[in-house]
Amino acid sequence: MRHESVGRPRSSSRNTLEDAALELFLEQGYSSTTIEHITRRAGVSRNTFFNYFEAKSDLLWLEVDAGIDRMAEELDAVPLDVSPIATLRDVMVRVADEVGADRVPLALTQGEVMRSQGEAVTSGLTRFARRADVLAGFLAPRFGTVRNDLAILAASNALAGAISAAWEVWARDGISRRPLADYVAEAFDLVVTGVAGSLDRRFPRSTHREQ
Amino acid sequence: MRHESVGRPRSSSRNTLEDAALELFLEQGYSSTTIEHITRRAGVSRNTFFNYFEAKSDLLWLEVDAGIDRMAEELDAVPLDVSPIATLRDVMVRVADEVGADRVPLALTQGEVMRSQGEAVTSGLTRFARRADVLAGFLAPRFGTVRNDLAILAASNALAGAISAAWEVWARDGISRRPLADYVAEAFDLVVTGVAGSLDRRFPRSTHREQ
DNA sequence: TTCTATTATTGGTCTGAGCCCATTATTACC
DNA sequence: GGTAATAATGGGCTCAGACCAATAATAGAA
Repeated sequence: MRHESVGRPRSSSRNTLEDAALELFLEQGYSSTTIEHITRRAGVSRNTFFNYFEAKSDLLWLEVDAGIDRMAEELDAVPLDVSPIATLRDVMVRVADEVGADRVPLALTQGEVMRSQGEAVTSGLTRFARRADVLAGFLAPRFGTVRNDLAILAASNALAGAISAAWEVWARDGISRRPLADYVAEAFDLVVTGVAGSLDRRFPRSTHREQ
Repeated sequence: MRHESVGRPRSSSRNTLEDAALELFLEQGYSSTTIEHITRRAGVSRNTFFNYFEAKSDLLWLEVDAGIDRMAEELDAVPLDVSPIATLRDVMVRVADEVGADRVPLALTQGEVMRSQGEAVTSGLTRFARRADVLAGFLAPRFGTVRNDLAILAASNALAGAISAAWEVWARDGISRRPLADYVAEAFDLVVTGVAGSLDRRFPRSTHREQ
């Protein structure tokens, strides 16, 4: 279990900025914290912020971003001739397994952020897009096609969506939550084996079948 | 085939703005067109823009937004006791069928926008989120659960992702594209019947099976 | 037609994100 | 100690998006 970018001082400024931002977001909320506030507390200049982050909202998704990076690395190392779907599941569960119970993205805990429906949602979806992109890059060659193929794109988007749902529900389940890997596995399997069957199996006595 | 909000003058200002924006985007690209440019050409004040749109990027997704609105309406009218997945498919295909071959969202045709990876992506994903939300609201009660359930969220996200893929590939296929409904049906079925089986069926001699 | 209530449009102003570029510090390496 | 690469900064700029109060326009009742 290698923690790629955890513990190691990627950069002192970067960590300082993350810490300052965390404090400020908790103190006064996300939207009323400006980048200048953050850099001032971190003791650096405003411009330095943009040496480490592309956007303020990056700070809300540090854990997710790290997870996607890890996923991309692991997938890169997978040989071409193994079963892609099974491998994908392994990798996703393994990466999720490295995420500690306390490493919840701020975006999913800060009530204000979640309710605002604005920047948080869109910034979160940026992660979805990146994940989908990584998945398409992994799947396409393994099914002997290109990443623009409808089937590949649909599958990648669907899987990325499922993983997003896993993170979201995991975060919302609060302190009593099970490990993220459980949620990821469940969501992944649902999409891989088919939404129709999965839902029917999971909710066998649902309304539409009783009529 | 009712075109909900086409042809009827929703508002003259609104249509004028849409037209002006289309012209300007084609002339000088999206990012170098400011809201002020648009309103000036439309002959209204800058503030009027925000009476009709929440963001500049709304103009890139008019057709998709209309499609989601239609979908939401249709789903609202569906009784609780019919098969939800089959109904969903019907509705999605029907709504897609109303989209003319020329009604491609600007976001998906403007090369500049697609390549920028910035605002366009995130604004597109806002649509994804709305669609997923509508789907969750439809599915949850029909499977006797709440919209926060992992299975419901994962399924909704997965389906929304598949539909996004369908729009994207449809747009990219250019003038020779088949009707959007074809793409939607294919992507939808892929997720409903399962990614694993669908990909294997579609790419039967793929690399990992030859080894 | 005139008055009125509602809705659309506008002017003015403000914050803050994100970008750019040139300059200065810092660090690492020889 | 000197040099080259990298990190940090200063300063300035554009523009989206928000807010609010004021003014038109319009529809509807009388």
